[in-house]
Amino acid sequence: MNCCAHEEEHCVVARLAKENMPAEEDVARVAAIFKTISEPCRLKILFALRQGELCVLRIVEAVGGTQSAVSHQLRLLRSNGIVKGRREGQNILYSLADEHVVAVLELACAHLHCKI
Amino acid sequence: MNCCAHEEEHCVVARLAKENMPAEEDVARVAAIFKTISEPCRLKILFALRQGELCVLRIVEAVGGTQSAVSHQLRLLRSNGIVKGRREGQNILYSLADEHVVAVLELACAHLHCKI
DNA sequence: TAAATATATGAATAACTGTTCATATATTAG
DNA sequence: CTAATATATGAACAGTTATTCATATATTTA
Repeated sequence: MNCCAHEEEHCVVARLAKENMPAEEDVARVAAIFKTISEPCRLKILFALRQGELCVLRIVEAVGGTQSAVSHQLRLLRSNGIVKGRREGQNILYSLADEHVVAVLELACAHLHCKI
Repeated sequence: MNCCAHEEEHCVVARLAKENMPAEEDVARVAAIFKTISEPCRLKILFALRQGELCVLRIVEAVGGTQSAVSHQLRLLRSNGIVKGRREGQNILYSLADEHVVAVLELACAHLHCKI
């Protein structure tokens, strides 16, 4: 009949899993965050911005690739609220949107047992 | 000549960004982690497993979708070290690989100002 | 051993994503 | 105003990925 008929605890866990499943919309928002920070080029941008504000050309120097590619990635990072930018003269200075960004990176590194 | 000739601090940041850029391989590993947890179906699996160990059919009930699709996603989660599974009779009981997983989810939610 | 249950997987297709190229916009300098 | 510099963006192509369908494997029960 069911896969844990004799395992009371599993049934409780299964019930809780269903009851506490976040709304589809919230799942999508969280997924979008992780998707945004899951591409190597975008991750490198975040690692660069750990050091502070940088204009686009400096970011290009730090992460490699073309100006166009980096600019496309910056747009994604910005529209997903991971980084923010402010204009200063000819430059747009980018920085991390909030302290959670670095914290998430550090947790991922801890999970991988790598020091970054 | 360069975009921040008169902004000493930006030059320092730019230098640090280059010096402290993680190795390509480490960036790829971190990216793989985030990519793995960036799909709605896989995220739902993680939210379900917050409650404890669950067999595949229970996970399917909690997250929706077909058994096949969930099984494919579980394989990705497992091969990327996000969840682990142990056989108990006919069932494979899945659970989160370590405490970092929940911590990362909670940070993402904090970033989004949503309580999950 | 045969049937039932639980889980996994290969192949194929459809959808998505990153990069490139060309070009556009915005700001400053001359 | 014109040229130079910095940044952004649309379109197209190539590569990747999630889902479905059919089927395979593993375990337990009869």
